[in-house]
Amino acid sequence: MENNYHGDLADIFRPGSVSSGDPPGVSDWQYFDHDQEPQMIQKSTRIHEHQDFGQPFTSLLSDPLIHDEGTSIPCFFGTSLDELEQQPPATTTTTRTPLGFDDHKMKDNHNHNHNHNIFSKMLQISPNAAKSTLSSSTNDHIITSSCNSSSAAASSSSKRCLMETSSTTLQISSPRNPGIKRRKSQAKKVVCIPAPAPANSRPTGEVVPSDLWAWRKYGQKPIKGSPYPRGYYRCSSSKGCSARKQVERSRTDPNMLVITYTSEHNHPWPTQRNALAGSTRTPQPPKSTITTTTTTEQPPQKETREDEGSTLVGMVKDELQVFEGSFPQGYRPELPDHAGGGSGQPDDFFSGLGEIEVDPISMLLNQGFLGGEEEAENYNKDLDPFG
DNA sequence: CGTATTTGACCGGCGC
DNA sequence: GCGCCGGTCAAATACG
Repeated sequence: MENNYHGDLADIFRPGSVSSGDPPGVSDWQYFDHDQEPQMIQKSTRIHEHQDFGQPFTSLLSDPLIHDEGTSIPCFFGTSLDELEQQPPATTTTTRTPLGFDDHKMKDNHNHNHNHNIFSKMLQISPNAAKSTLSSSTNDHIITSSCNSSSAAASSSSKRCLMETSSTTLQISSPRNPGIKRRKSQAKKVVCIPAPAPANSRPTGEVVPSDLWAWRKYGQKPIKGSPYPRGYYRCSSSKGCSARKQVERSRTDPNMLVITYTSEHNHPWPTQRNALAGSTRTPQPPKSTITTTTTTEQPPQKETREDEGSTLVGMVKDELQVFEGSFPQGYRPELPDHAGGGSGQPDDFFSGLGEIEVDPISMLLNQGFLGGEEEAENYNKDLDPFG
């Protein structure tokens, strides 16, 4: 297959292909033009030619979840997390173009079918426009945005995800700036996802979303202004891979996880779950009790053991239900036969989820990466935890 | 014993 | 130039 991946931020907005079984209506997604209202394009008009199997993140874009009105996240941005977090929610200034959208807009625009090349709609901001001029510079590609999810997916109330262009800019590699020398100038891909169920939480309350890459934690830092520490992970799937990600809770919405990807994987994404040891290592409670946290920065509302009790089952169920509605047919069979046949054991199954990682990211990746049915089938064989 | 995580120290970018 | 702060390193520790 043609691989048009160039390793630049443009890929963020590249809509990967979606499996043929994609249910209608859930795959519509929005893109934003800095001088237009949020608009919808439908998957059917999107571009399969840009499919990229090497980029899980990219493929996430194709995930129906993005468009599910009940789960208007994850959100994908090219921005720095700081920018993201520091943007006041839903405020509008002359230097920022509000691109907020909500369920109403999604509905209103649902039937709009814009057959544009998504890349042509990417925000391009001159580096000198930092003082807030949006331009269509052809050489300098800077994309900024901000996310605010005023309510989390975990809370089942209305969710919205706002994207805003920002007056502060993040500079992506450009002809004028060959190479990436400055950390803060690195291309970053920011994903907002609902915090996975406590099953994926560490004893400290840290939430560890998994994806198909193997990530090894190499650091954790408290972030000024945020009650939540930021975890630093690097790809351990392949030596020499410079891919990194940062995981932290949104300071504005603890139920949201903000994952910032930096650099790119220089290897194919792993097809063997065994290769994901780093991401699948079962978090073990400390020998002391859970109440002795390693950091005092954890907010009072962080998960406790109680959360892992009956409520956990409920939460996991909720998540799965959300995802179930979005799964293409090709994925569903991966789940035990509790959904279709309703044959018993749902409780057992969901209880068991505490030991396997089923979270939005992996869910997204599971279906989003698989462009072809054959690959999907192979993938299923490899990764099916029940298989 | 190999691998992953934790955590304090260090480095460097960036704002003032 | 200085200090803050984010990001990374690496030794110690934990775990299977």
